[in-house]
Amino acid sequence: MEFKELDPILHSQLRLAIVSLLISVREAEFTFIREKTNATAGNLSVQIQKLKDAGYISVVKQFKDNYPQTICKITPAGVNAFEQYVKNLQSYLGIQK
Amino acid sequence: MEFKELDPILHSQLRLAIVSLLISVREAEFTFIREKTNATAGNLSVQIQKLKDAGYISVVKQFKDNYPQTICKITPAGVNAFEQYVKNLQSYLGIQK
DNA sequence: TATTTTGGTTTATATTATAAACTACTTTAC
DNA sequence: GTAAAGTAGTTTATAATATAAACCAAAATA
Repeated sequence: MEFKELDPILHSQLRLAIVSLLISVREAEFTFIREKTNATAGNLSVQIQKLKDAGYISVVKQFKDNYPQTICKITPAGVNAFEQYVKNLQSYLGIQK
Repeated sequence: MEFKELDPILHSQLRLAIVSLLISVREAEFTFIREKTNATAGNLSVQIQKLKDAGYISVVKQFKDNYPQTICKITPAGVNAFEQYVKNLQSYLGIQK
């Protein structure tokens, strides 16, 4: 079996964690993602923007209890990309066919 | 489950492919790895050096049929690192516990 | 009202990946 | 034998990525 290409958007520890998390919860706040991933706010901000630019997540900014709130959701494209990534990753992990 | 750290040495498409390949064959020439991974020679040279510096592979340079030949083998540390990487990766792939 | 906290973004820097250029030969064709 | 093309890489320069530090704006708290 040949080594499959790994989507560079997803082949990043933090972005993969974000997408993985959003697939399991469908929707999450910036601060929640920050806690779960232990990322710095700056890094998280940048990576969320990249995932949004790629169309893998949607981002809604609003106010809640007087504070700004950023909510992220996975998109269908994001789900597809993740599934494909996981599938392609198999070619590296010893699950040879 | 929390997201585990992913060894940055292995979390690189090309280096992961090299290590994955060396685990399945135990020993390989530079040119063979190049063919299997479709990497450029320059990139491969750099990444092999990094894996060697990390102690994950051993590299022997010799001559064969008048030509220089670079042979790579996985080390026990490399096998361990790969196994740990695969294990940690599970935390991102939806195999929640 | 000064200080700290919340919830981020922007910018600068360090790290990493990749490609292009180069080295040092060997082989083959003239 | 010498010019051209091929083999097997390394080095260097550049582009992309990740990370940290600094910053912003408003809210809460002392």
